[in-house]
Amino acid sequence: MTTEEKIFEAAFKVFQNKGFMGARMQEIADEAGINKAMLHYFFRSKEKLFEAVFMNAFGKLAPQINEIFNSDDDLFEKIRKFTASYITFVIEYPFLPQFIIQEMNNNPDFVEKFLKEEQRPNPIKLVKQIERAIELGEIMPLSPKQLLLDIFSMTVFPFAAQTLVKGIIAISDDEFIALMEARKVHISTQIINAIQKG
Amino acid sequence: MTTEEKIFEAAFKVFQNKGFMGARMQEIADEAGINKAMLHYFFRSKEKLFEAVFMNAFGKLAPQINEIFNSDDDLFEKIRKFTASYITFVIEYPFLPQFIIQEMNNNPDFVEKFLKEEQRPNPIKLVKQIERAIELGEIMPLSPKQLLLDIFSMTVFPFAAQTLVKGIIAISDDEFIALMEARKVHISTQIINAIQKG
DNA sequence: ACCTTTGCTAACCAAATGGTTAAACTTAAT
DNA sequence: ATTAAGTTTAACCATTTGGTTAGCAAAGGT
Repeated sequence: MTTEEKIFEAAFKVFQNKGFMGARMQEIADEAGINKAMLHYFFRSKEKLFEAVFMNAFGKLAPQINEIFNSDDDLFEKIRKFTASYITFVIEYPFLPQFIIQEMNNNPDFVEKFLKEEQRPNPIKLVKQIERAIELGEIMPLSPKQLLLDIFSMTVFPFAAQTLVKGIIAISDDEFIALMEARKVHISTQIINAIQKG
Repeated sequence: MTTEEKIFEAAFKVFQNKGFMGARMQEIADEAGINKAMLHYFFRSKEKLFEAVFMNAFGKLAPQINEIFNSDDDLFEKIRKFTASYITFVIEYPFLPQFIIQEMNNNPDFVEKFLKEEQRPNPIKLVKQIERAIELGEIMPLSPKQLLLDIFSMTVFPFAAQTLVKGIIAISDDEFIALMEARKVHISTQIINAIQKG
């Protein structure tokens, strides 16, 4: 593994745990087992290093989401696939959602920067699909945006608010993962039950 | 308004915007329009000041939640009341959820500190109520914890991930509030549709 | 009038932090 | 073997940061 990769991985870890403000360049260097000056040698500044890490993190999630948004599956199938595959993915990177959400909240200007990108998750196809399903009478009439929010909320929230959730419903890390595994089918079942006609 | 109150409000504002790590004592002092030494005069340290602010923030939310958890209402009524009153409350303090979630995630040890408190939201009564409703055949069989998570997710997530949500579904602050207003009844409708039998 | 307490300020301090520099080491091409 | 480029280190720097101190001013009790 090259020094640059070591730095990147260390930075990923530290930024995820402490956030941009909480992260210390020295800690990243220690974590990578190299001299602090190397951080600046490979990535000019803390901002630049963070940007690299953040973009990479977001770049992992975005295609996951986009693939579902834009697939040709039937609406129900899409919902089933999305919740399942998203949770599978996030169980591997449990801190990605809270990391992304936190940094976006702390730096709203930063948001625009990558919302212009090609990779940017764009739900318009899914929204149209929902509208069509309503017209066809396949599902109850509702606001597509609300439905989108429902799906995202149920899927992402438990990871974003991990510590709070574990604390309030009083479960261990292992129990949390088990709960999330079960959630893969629970969420789509709930949502489809709610919107399905008849 | 006393100096202490001025400090507290300024701290509340700054901590909420920047988080514990991002907040600067000088900025709090400036915001309060007083000398930095006064912060330490009234609240020994940054940690203590933060703790005061955080506990106050959490203390605002907890009773809201607990009241619903422990009321004697029927399950469906409880769900309706909770989503509506929680959203009403949070629209007034839109940054409270993300603040609490962020600081808990960044400082998991801190969690235990107040999860011992009397005020601590405790869902066991509601969980039993859900179990009973299942036994009575009023709702479909499901895991009470999942249902709890569903309710919380749908209610809290849009506020916790505010910046991301506004960015992805491309809406303004005003539209966001309107969407949340509509959500007061949307959420309970969806959930009740999903779990109700027949 | 005198003293004690409380609120407040300006100046100061030590530690931490992001960043730089100059020199040394490594590698591979000439 | 020499050179040139890239890599790595230790020491250093300027600034920021949380926190302290000594002294002033006002208020209130005696």
